[in-house]
Amino acid sequence: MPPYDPSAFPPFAVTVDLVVLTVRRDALCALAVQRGEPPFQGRWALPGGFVRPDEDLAAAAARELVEETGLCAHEPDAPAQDNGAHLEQLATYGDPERDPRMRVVSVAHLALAPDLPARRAGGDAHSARWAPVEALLNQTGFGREGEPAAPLAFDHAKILADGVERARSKIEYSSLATAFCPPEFTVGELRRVYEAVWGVVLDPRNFHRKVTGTPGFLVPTGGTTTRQGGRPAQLFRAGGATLLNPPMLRPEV
Amino acid sequence: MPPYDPSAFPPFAVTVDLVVLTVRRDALCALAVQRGEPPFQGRWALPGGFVRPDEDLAAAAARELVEETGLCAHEPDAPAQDNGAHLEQLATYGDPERDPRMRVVSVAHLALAPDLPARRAGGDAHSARWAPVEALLNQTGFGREGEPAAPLAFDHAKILADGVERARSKIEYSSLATAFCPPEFTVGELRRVYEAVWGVVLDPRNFHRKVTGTPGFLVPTGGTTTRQGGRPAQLFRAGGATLLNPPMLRPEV
DNA sequence: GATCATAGTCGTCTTCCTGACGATAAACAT
DNA sequence: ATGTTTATCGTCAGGAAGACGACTATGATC
Repeated sequence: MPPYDPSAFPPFAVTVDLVVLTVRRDALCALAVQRGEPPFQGRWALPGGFVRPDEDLAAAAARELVEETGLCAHEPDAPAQDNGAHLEQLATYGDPERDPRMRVVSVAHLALAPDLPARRAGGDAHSARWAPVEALLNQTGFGREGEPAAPLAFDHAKILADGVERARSKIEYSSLATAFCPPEFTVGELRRVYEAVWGVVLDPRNFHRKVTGTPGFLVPTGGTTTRQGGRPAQLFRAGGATLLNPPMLRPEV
Repeated sequence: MPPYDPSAFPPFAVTVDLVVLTVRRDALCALAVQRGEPPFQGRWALPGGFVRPDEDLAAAAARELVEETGLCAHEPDAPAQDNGAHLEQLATYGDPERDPRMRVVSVAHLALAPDLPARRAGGDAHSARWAPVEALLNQTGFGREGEPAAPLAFDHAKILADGVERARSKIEYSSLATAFCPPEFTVGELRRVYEAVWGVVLDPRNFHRKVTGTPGFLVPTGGTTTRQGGRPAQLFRAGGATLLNPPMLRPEV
């Protein structure tokens, strides 16, 4: 272990990058911003920024999240009961070549948020937008106007893929899928979250039996809603349970 | 996003710290080193060191692992078939106060290794040693000579606890427990790994049925051994499967 | 107003997995 | 020979999940 000497270690920049996921129109979407300067000028990237001198990593991620979305963050252990988003550390990316300007180590964070009725309440309104993760990850095969036409900047495609995979696996064994839902939601809305994140179709009857039979997962509020059409559905809030045992099972292939 | 300017971002040091776990004498043990200089001089800590200017984070972790143990590392997706250890990124710790000297962001990695017949083959033979994680995490209640008598330096107790928890949960749904075993091992040896890591007692018959019935988990080598006493047991190697589905179930409480 | 489409909710049945535990097998120790 | 230890096979009951039938309560359409 080298002795302590401020000039003995190489200079690193430390940033946080955010994978902010939501479910919009039955598709898993991520927040992307358009870069205004080189490198990768004009390309889409994940939101992020430098960690400040006296700022914890989680605080930096929460600050960036507020700046980009107006959402305030939960810590990972707290159930997403109010309007805030779930925020957790994802992984750290430090390839020496990942930023052509200098050595940048980025601590990526994963945020899960409900689809915001009011978009980007605060912050500098630069060109941030939601895009389906399919479009962001497959630079081919998306023809809709305004969609990103090139791969994400830096190694952000890898970061996004890791974040999506984390979300996909974490909703299996935790109640985290409720972070994608508004404070009150129906079983069907929760099921559509699972279907969008996993990209599968689930049996409504078995899903209903499973989530209502798992203690602490859902708490009925007493109200009902018919916003999805059809027969009115019970409204629920997220219960106190964070770990689901036994877990939700993701269908094969 | 601030413009690029080398003087515009605060100086960070970036290190890697290692949680190296093994199973020795039916106990989960971690590698600890004794600090030779302040701060925390004389206290035990996790092995680690600075990331070099042109070194990837995983490469830095692998280098530290070789220096401390002589083990070479696998990437996370490769099954631990030869003598190398499993190595994966754990989490990043960047509290501004975590190192009193300066701002240090540490990317912790988790390594799982078989109990080494030959200890610390290479590297600087400073005072590195295995200690049961119970002793390292509970600064009270361990009276054996040579055991650490004070909490780990810095935030290393938190890092170690996170690493242990990662290992405990990951052997549930992956074949990672084989990383604690030598290249050839018996079902009973694998069971004792689970028992040591989880701190539980498992039914040998149900365990045997489970692991031999999971396709791709274990591959019989044809040999047998009697090194555990009793009836000779079949020898196995780790199979190609990395994810166990359905997972091993950790007994309640 | 009757009918239809849509979505939600309750049950049933079969299959698979697990935990509990009896029984047998093959080595070594005395 | 007998006991001890560890390994391995088998049986049985209970729980969870997939497949799917049936019924309910809305709004939309004719």
